[in-house]
Amino acid sequence: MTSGLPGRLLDDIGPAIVTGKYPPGAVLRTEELERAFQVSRTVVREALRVLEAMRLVSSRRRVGITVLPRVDWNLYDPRVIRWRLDGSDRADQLRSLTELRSATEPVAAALAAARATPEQAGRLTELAVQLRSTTHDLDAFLVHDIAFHRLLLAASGNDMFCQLGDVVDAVLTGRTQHHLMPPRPKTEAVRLHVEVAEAVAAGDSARAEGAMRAIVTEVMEDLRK
Amino acid sequence: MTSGLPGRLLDDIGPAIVTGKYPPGAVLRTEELERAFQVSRTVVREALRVLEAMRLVSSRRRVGITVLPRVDWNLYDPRVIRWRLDGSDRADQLRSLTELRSATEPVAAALAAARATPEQAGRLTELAVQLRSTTHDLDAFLVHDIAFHRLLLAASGNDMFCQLGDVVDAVLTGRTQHHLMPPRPKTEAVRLHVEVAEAVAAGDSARAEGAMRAIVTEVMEDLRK
DNA sequence: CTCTTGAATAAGTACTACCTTTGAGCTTCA
DNA sequence: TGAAGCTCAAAGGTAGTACTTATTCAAGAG
Repeated sequence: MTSGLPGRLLDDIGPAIVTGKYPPGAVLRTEELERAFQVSRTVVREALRVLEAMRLVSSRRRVGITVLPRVDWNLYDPRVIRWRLDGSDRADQLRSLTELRSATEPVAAALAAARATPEQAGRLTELAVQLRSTTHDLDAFLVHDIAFHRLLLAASGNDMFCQLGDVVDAVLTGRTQHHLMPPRPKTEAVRLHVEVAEAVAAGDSARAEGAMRAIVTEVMEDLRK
Repeated sequence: MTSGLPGRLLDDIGPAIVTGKYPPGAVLRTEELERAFQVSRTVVREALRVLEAMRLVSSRRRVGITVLPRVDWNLYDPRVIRWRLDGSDRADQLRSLTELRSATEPVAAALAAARATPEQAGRLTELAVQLRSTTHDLDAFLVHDIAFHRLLLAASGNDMFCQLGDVVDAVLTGRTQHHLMPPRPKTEAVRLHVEVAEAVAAGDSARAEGAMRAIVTEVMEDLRK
């Protein structure tokens, strides 16, 4: 995937840390990594600097590179999210992210109702309609579902919400891949998406928030099983 | 603050990008930076790799280092948050973060009611009481307020919420520093904090969520003025 | 026997010089 | 005109060297 050497190193070490192969407190040394991966010091250090930026490790003189405990990690870094989802605590991670979704999306919907441009509102309605017409094809459904939620977050006019689009993408993709979805999307869920779109178009914050809250509580209940 | 040279470079370039001094599309070249900051290439490249990890820039051969548009930035990186708050769009950023809080904290409170350990619940109550007894001293109040919200997020048992403690910290600190707080905390707000703590201790998710929602809607309204 | 001092040393930090690779843009030629 | 190929600037990567600091541990003082 990543082209450069530091990137490749990162893709080796990062997941190893996140999955606990290098547990917190473990110490790496640049020289070891140089030999282990047959790369020069420059490459090792550049990779390390990135891991440090993600707060996965901390580098100290005379000690080495120490793996930090999980509480320090930048859990919102897209790569960390990906690595955790690919790793062993996938289920746990999916739960965390779903809870995050369930908190943010209703509020984002309310804001979108107040701030969405007519174009955004129109496109949102289109996507909701497409959702309804692709309940038979899970893959196509997923694409539209992701587009719908991404657009909604963008329409909220809040940078921070907008960025969570990747999280939603990961969650939706993840739960379809691991068959945590019902084989056919529930008609009630689809109806609620349409309602969200309508409410946003009508500028009705309360209704948009309510409908979205209904969607995410349903998702949360599905997950509990 | 930061000790190493790459770190210092970062603290120069990062804020410059975030505040728009280097606008999206602008091109930096390693050699220029070397000369401008009187450091070696190694240092420049390490700093650049970190900026790249934050998705503030993208480095391409034969082109140089291009500043990316804001939509690409990792807005959840603590440093990016700090730089934006120190920069020109402080007010805008504070609004975004407050909206994020208003979305997450009520849900975190509900989860905390279900998952908090007795110790956490006890400590939460303590902090609420301390809040009540320090309404006369804004600084002391701030310290307890931050501790209260951080603990609540931690007690939610969700990594992603827990990490937002820094955001809450930044928001609360920011609004006191910029005098967006009433000179004396409202007694109603304090009462609600106590109610949240009680509800968490009692395991009453709905009440905890409701009380927290009341707190954040109040905050949002204060901000609108 | 404890506490301070200071030397040894290990590991990250930083600089330099040199080579390789890639891709944007120009040139050439069918 | 447009596709193939050339050029060269800028990033990518390697190797070697020197520096800086924490840690560690032992010697000496109180």
